[in-house]
Amino acid sequence: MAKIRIDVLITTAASFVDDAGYDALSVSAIAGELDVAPSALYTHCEGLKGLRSLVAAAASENLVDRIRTAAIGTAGDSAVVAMGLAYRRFALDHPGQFAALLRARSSDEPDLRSTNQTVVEVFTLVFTAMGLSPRQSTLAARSTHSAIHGFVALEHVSGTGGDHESEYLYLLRTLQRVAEPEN
Amino acid sequence: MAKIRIDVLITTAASFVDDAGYDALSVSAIAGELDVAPSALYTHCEGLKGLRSLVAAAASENLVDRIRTAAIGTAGDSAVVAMGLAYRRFALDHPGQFAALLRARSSDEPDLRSTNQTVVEVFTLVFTAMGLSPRQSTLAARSTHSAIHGFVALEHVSGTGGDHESEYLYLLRTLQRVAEPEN
DNA sequence: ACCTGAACACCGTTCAAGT
DNA sequence: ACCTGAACACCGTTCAAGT
Repeated sequence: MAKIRIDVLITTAASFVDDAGYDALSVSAIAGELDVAPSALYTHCEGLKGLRSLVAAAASENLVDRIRTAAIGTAGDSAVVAMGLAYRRFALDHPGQFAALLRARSSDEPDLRSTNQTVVEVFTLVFTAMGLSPRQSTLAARSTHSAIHGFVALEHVSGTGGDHESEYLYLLRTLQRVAEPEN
Repeated sequence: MAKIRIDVLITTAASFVDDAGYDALSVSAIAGELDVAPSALYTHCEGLKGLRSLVAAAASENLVDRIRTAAIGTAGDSAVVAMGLAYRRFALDHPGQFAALLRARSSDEPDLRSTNQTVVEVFTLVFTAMGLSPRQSTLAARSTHSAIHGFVALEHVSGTGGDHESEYLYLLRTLQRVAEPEN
C-alpha cells in the first residue's frame, strides 16, 4: 500500500508526459508509476481531468520560472533574446508539458489564464524598463509573446525535424523593432 | 444500413469537432452521427488515429483556402493584414478544427508538414512581390507566420474572453517592419 | 465491397470494505 | 484519512457473418 504525496504525484505526471508523450497521460498510467490502484488517485485529484489540470499548472509554473531566471542580469533587447531562448528551450526539453499548455483551454482551467498573463507581465516589465509607456509596453509585450509562442509552437508540432535555431535567432532580432516608437 | 461516403465522413467529423469540441471526437460519436455501427468506420479510416488525421488534414486545407482567398486582390502590407485576419477568423469560426492543428504532430501525420509549409509559401510570395530577396522573403514569411499563429493560438487557449481584435490589429501593423531591410 | 453484431481488452469512475 | 478491489459503463478494435 504505497502512499501518495501530491507533490510526487505532480512531478511524476509531468515527467511522464515528457517521456511517454502527452497523449499517454491516463489515470491508470500514473497510478502504475506510483504503484497504487487507479482509484487511489481520486483522493488527490478529480480523475483524468484533474490530472491534466495539475500537469498544465505545473508546466505553466515551470515555464514562467525559466523565463524569469533567464531575464536575471539582462535588460532591453538582450533580455528579450534570453527570455525567448528560455521559452524555446522549455518546449524542447519538456515536450509533454508544453503540449499540455497547447491543449489546455482556460474555459476549463480558470487558474491557467493567470499564468499566461504572468508571462506577458514579465515581458512588460522589460519594455517598461526600456522607457516605453505602460500602454506601449503591454502592446509590445503581447506582440513579443505572440511571436515567440508562435515560433515555438510551430516548431513543436513540426516534430523533431532539423534545427531551426538560426531562424529563431532571426525572429528574436527582428522583434527588437516592435519596441521602437510607431511611425 | 446507412452507407458511408468518405467526403461526408470528413465534413461530418470536421463539423462535429467545431460543435462538440475536439476532445469529444471519437469513433463512436462519428459513427452515431453517420448512423452506422462504430466498426463500420474501419473500412474508411484507421480508427481513431485515422479520424484525427482526416480532421487535421481537412483543417489544414480549409485554413490554406481561406488565407489564399483573403490574399486575392491585395498586395504588400494590406495582404499581410488580410491574411492575418483570415487566419484568426478561421480559428474563431472553427475552434475544433483549429484545435486539431494545434494537437497534430507531423511525426504522426507526415502529410501535415507540407500544409504548414504551404502557409509559409503563401506568405513568401507576398514578400517576394514586395521586392525582397528569396532568402529575405522566407525569413520574413516565417516570422510573420509565427507571430500570427502565436497570437491566434494564445487567444484560442485563453477561451472566449473579451475581444482582442484591436491588439491583433496592432500586431499586424508592427509586422510590417519585419519586411523592412535589416539595419 | 462494405456494414452488422458479437466479442474482447482496456480505461475512467464509483463505492463499500478494510487499515 | 486514504488505499484496495470489485463492479459498472463505455470506448476502441477485431473479426466472422451476412448482403
